[in-house]
Amino acid sequence: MYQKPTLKLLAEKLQLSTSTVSKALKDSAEISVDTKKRVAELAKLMGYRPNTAAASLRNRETRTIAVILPEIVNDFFGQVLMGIEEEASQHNYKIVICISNESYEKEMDYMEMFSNGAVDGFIMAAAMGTQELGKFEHYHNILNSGLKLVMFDRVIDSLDCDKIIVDDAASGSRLVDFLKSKGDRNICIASTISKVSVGQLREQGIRNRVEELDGLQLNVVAHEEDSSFLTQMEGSFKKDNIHSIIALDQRAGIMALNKAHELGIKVPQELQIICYSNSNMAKYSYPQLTVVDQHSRELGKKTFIRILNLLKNKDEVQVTKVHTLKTSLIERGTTRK
Amino acid sequence: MYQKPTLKLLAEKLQLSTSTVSKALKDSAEISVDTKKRVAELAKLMGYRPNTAAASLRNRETRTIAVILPEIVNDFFGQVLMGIEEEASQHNYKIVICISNESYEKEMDYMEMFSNGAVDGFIMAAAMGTQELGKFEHYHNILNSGLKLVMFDRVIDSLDCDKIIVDDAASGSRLVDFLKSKGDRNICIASTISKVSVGQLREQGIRNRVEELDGLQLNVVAHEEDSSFLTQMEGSFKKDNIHSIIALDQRAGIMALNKAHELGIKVPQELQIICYSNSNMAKYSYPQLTVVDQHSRELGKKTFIRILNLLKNKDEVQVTKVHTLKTSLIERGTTRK
DNA sequence: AGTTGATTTGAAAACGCTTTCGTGAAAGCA
DNA sequence: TGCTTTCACGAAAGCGTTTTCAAATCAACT
Repeated sequence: MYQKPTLKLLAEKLQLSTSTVSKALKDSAEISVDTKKRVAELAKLMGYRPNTAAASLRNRETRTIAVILPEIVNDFFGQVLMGIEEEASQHNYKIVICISNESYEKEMDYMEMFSNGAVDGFIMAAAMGTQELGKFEHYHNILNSGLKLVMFDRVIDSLDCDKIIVDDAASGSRLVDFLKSKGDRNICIASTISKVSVGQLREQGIRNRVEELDGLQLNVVAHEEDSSFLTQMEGSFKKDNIHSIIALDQRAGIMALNKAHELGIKVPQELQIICYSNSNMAKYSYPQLTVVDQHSRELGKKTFIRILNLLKNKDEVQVTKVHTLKTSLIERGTTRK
Repeated sequence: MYQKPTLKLLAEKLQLSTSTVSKALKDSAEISVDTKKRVAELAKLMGYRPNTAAASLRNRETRTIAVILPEIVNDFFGQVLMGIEEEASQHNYKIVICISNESYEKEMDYMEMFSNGAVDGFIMAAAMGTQELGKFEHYHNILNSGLKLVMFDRVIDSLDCDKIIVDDAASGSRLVDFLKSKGDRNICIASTISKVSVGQLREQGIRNRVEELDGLQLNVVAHEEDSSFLTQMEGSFKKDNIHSIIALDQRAGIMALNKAHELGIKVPQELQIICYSNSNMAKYSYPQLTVVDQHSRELGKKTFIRILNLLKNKDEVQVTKVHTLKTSLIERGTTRK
C-alpha cells in the first residue's frame, strides 16, 4: 500500500533537510522565498499532510476539544453543536463528541478518558444525573490538571470556570409581563426539566415576577416522563382555568399543545403557549409555537471562541468568566397578536 | 502547573526502565507478576494515562473515526450518531464529528483534512450536493490511501466500499400494499429529499408497485424548500383527490399533516399519512404520525461494528459489502386501524 | 564446575514533527 | 584585503510510546 509522504521524504526529494522543509512549510523567515516555493510545490504535488499525532506529541497540543452533551437527538443541543463545529472547523480544530445520556457516570468516564492529553479542553453541558447528585469532583480534576473547561447552558454555579449561559431567569420574567399584557391572569408552567439548572432558573424568574405583580395565579405541571406529564397536564386543564402556558422545554411545549388539541381547547384564542427552545418541533407544529429563541447556534460559536481564547492566552487571567446571552421571543401561532 | 505522569516518571520512581513499565502495564508475559503488581499500583496512584499522541505515532493507529453527517439537527442522523457513539465508546474509540451541511465542498474538505492519519477511517452519509454533482473522486482518494470507509443510508452505488442501508425500495413497495389494503386508490408521494439516493429509491419502490397493481393513481409533491412545498401540497390537495400520502422524509410528512389541518381535512379518516423516519417530530405531532422506522440507532451501531471489523482484519477480504436492514411500520394516529 | 535453558529486565531505535543552536557562505563595510 | 553582519540552511535533540534484541540472573541438569 502506498506510503504517506513525510517531511523526510520531501526533504530527500528536494535535497534539503527536514528542518528546512518544516520551516519552509511554516513560511518561516529563515528560509529563502525560492526554496519555500519549491517546497510548497512538491508538498502540494505529493499531497503532503503533516502527521497530527507527531505534531501533537511535539507541540503538546492536540487542537482537539471534547464536547460532552447530555443528549444529541434534541434540537437545542444539535444547534449548539453545529455552532461549535462550525467555529472549530474554521480554526482548524477537531471536535470529538461524547454523549452522557444525562448520566453522571458516563460523564465522568468521558472526562477521565480524555484527561490524558487526548484533548486540549472540554465544552459541556452538565448531565441531569450530575446536577441531581451534586457531585462535581470530576470537574475540579479537569481544572486542576490544567485542561480548559467551558460550560454552557446547564452550568454548575459553584464551579469556578468559564460559562456561557442565556438569561433564563430574566427571560422568564419578561414572559410573564408579555402574557399579562395580553390579559392573561392564570399562568401555568409546564416542564420536563425541573431537575436541571436552567429549568429551575426559568421557573424562578417566572415565579418571582408573578409575585411582584398583582392578581396573577401560577400553576406548575412538571414531570420528566411523557405519560405522567400528560395526565397531570390534562388534570390541570380541567380543574384550573389556565389562560396560558409557559413551557420550559420543547417537549413540554409540544405535549401541552397536543393535549389542548385533544381537549378541544382553541389555541391561541382560549389558550396561549410559549415554549423555550426554537426547535424544529416547535417550528413544524400546528399552529407553529411561539418560542423563546436562545440563539443556540450563536451560543455554540461563542462557547468555542471562549475556549479558544483560554487556549491561546495561556497564562492571562480571564476577567469575566460568565457570559450571558439575551434570548428573544419569536411570536408565532400560539400567542395572540 | 502539575506535570502529567509518563512512563519515564513511573520508571524512575520504581527503579525500572520504561520498557519494563510499558510491558508491565500491558500485562506482558515477559514481566514477573510481582513487578506487574508494583507498576499497576503506582500507575493507579499517580493517575497515569498513556499519552494518545505518542501511542498513535508509534502504533500507526489513532483509534479515532471521523463521522461526516449532512446535518445534525435531524433526528435520523442524531439517532444514528448515538448508535455509532455508543458502540465506539464501548470499544474505546473516539468519534470526531464533521457536518457537511449537504455541501460537496465541505465534505471534500473534511475528508482531505483527515486523510493524513488523524483518523483510521470514515463513517459517512453523502451530502446532497455530492449526490447531485456526482463527483466521487474524494471517496476514491480515501480508499486508495488505505483508510477505511463505511457509508450508511445515503450511499454511492458505483463506489466499491462497505455500505449499510435500509430496504428503501422494498419498504416503499410494502407501503403501497398497506394503503391499498385500507381501500386507498389515490396515493401521493411527498418529498423534500428527491435529490438524494434514498429519496429516489423510496420513490422508485412506490412507483414500481403502483404500476404492478391495478387501479392505483400516483401523484408527486416534491420540493426542498418549505414554502414551495407547501403551496404545491395545497394545490395537490385541492385538485387531486388524494386518499393517502407517503412522505419520504420527516419534514415532508409533518408539513403535509399541517397543511391537511389547515384545509380542514380529517386525518386519518379522510386522509392517511405515512412518514419515513421515526423522529421526535413524528412522535409528538397531533395526531402522532404513522412512520417507517429505520431502526436508526441500530443502523449506527452496525455501521460502527462494520468499520471496526475492517480495521481489525486488515488484510482479509470482506465478502458482503452491502448490508441491508429491514425497516418496520409503526402504526400510529395518521393511519386507520 | 560447567553448560544449558528459562526467566526477567534494559538499551536503543523508531514513529514524524518542531525548534534551538550552530555553521558556512555571501554581503557589507572600512 | 580583513573584518563583521546577514542570510540560508542543517544537525540534533526531544516529545512519550512500543518493540526488538541483547544482557543479566538464576535454577537445573550434566
